[in-house]
Amino acid sequence: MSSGRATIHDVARIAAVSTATVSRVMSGGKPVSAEVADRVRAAAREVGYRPNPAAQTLLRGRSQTIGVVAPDLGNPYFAEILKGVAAEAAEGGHHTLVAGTDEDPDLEYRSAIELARWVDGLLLCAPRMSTPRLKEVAAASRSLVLINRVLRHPSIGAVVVDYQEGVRLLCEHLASLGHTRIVYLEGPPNAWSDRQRQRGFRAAEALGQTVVPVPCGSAMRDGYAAVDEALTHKPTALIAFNDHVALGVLTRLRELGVDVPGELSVAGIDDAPMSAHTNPGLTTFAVSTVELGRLAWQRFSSDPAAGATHLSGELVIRGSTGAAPRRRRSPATATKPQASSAR
Amino acid sequence: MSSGRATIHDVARIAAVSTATVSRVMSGGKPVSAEVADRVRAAAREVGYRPNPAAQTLLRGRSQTIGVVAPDLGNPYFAEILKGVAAEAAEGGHHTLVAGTDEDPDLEYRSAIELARWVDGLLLCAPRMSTPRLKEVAAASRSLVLINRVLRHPSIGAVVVDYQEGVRLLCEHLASLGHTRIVYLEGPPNAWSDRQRQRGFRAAEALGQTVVPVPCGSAMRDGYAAVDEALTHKPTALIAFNDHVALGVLTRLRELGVDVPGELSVAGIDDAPMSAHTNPGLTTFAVSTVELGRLAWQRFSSDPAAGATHLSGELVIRGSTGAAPRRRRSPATATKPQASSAR
DNA sequence: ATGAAAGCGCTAACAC
DNA sequence: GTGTTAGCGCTTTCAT
Repeated sequence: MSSGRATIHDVARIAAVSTATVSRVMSGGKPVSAEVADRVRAAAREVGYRPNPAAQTLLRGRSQTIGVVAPDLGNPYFAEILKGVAAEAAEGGHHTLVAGTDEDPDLEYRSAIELARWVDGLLLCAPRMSTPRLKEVAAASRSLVLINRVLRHPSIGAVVVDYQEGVRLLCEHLASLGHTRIVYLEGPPNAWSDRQRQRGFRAAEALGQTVVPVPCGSAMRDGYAAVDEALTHKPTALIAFNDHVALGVLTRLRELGVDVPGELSVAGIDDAPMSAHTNPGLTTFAVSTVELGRLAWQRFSSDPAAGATHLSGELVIRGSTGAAPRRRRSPATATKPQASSAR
Repeated sequence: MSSGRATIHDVARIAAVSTATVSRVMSGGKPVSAEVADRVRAAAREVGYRPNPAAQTLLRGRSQTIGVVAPDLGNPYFAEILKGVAAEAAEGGHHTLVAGTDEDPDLEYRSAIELARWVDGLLLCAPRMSTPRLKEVAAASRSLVLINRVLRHPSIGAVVVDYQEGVRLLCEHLASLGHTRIVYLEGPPNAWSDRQRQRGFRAAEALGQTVVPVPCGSAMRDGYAAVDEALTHKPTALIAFNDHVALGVLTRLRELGVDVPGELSVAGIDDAPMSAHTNPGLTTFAVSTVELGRLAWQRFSSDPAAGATHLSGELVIRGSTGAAPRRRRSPATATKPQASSAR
């Protein structure tokens, strides 16, 4: 009937049993006579009794709750990870506590430490936090799983997308189309997963492609804003840190009247929902973000610290990449002696 | 130093004081001599003491946590609401517990009831839950705020976007361009906010426009799939339940070779981040979703049940709407005697 | 200003 | 099978 304010004592009184018996009935699987059990359940229903989770947590030492910390909860990438995590966690009888950190490394740390006290395990998308602090967080939390970042540490697990492979696939694809001069629109400075991508480019350079990194970011507006500088490097292809950035790029290119892929091929990473809906469609390295969240939960619920789980993606070729254009105009290809290679 | 496993007793022992004194120091604002306070703080730091939140919750009866329930955490609309809520809540020293409900009304109910026991307040995006159940949730939770749904009830508050107004603005805009026959791509059946939109259309019909409702949904793929049926009604303009749907519509129209806005004007609702980046840009009724989340928190932290807070949006006109085409071909305008008016 | 003690709601020994 | 008791970690009277 009533709300959840009733305590175990109320139920015990009404059913004329001890609180221990009530507890036994509620948790189930305990030896209780059928008759008493019925009486208790009836009483519980009557007063709308639901056990106080704080009391249970205090006693058991576990809250049946996990924490998820991400730089931007509004970003579809993290939103989908969260969706996957929350769904699996609920399946496993766990609640999900979230914290957005506004891309602020300091807030990342403080949120994680704060949540750690509450939860049974922490899932961190913390691309920017320093390694020492990450270890502090590991020490403060019952178990810690990192997303898209690996750290050799006995109590830190990880689930990572193989972005190095992704970049390799993208570069190979572009190479097969004749592209040798590529601009890479970099992600947030110091982001672990950006470094993975950079490694992929290093491999591509070893195969003869030239990759010019241009500082950018992770949002659509960052891509939009970085296009003009990117073009000064006269690439025939451009790879963005992720699909959102690439979407911004396509918009700016359209404004500038640059033909895609005629004059410039564009590729993204992650395969955002919109990427199949642009014109032309965006070539990208597709990753199932919801699956990433799922894996993170599984990792947590099995052996949190057992190294890194790798999630691979696949190349999705759409209309935004095409054959490299022949050099237009003057053969002054290497006009300005700019840094011709990523450092 | 160490992790968060230390208890108040450890600190008390080290500082050679009672646990009561430790508590006084930690909570602050209590009369404690400076010397003792320092000793306690030093001891606390030494063992890395952080109070056990479950114990505090048990004692205080408040968990400093709010719950957010939404149909789809991966949907940018809800993701941004969550972002707004979580940010404000953190500001106010509260944690945020989330639950995604997979668009399932039953899960909506169970999640809400479940979370209610934990949290100090519940924010529900529950467009499909029945009113009686909603009232049950209200009874089970300390305080309840609904997003995009109002319900006359002494203990239920709400924050709603004025979608009726949005539809009105959109229809007026289209009317001024000469559109009299509009298809509306409906949202999820029984969704409260869809009914608000339908009201807006009723007003438009009173002013002489014909609005044909076509069942659709809330996702991009729904819009994509609904286009073919929509076209059978020969509209000159189409308004989608939201921008995501409209984005799917634009894709399908491009495939079909239908010129937008030449042959068909298209408008969305909500102003998703992508909507400024399509070609043509999407005309829409812009709403600040993050702001919506913020308002929800404010409502919770002030007077949760005091009626409804209204958030208004504004018309954003982009390239996807234009002058209505003159009737092509035969003057058999009303060829098939289809339902000429929304019921 | 500080300590002793009670108790928040629940569960797990331990009796019977 | 069921009741009694102790106590999870903390805050808060009530003494002193």
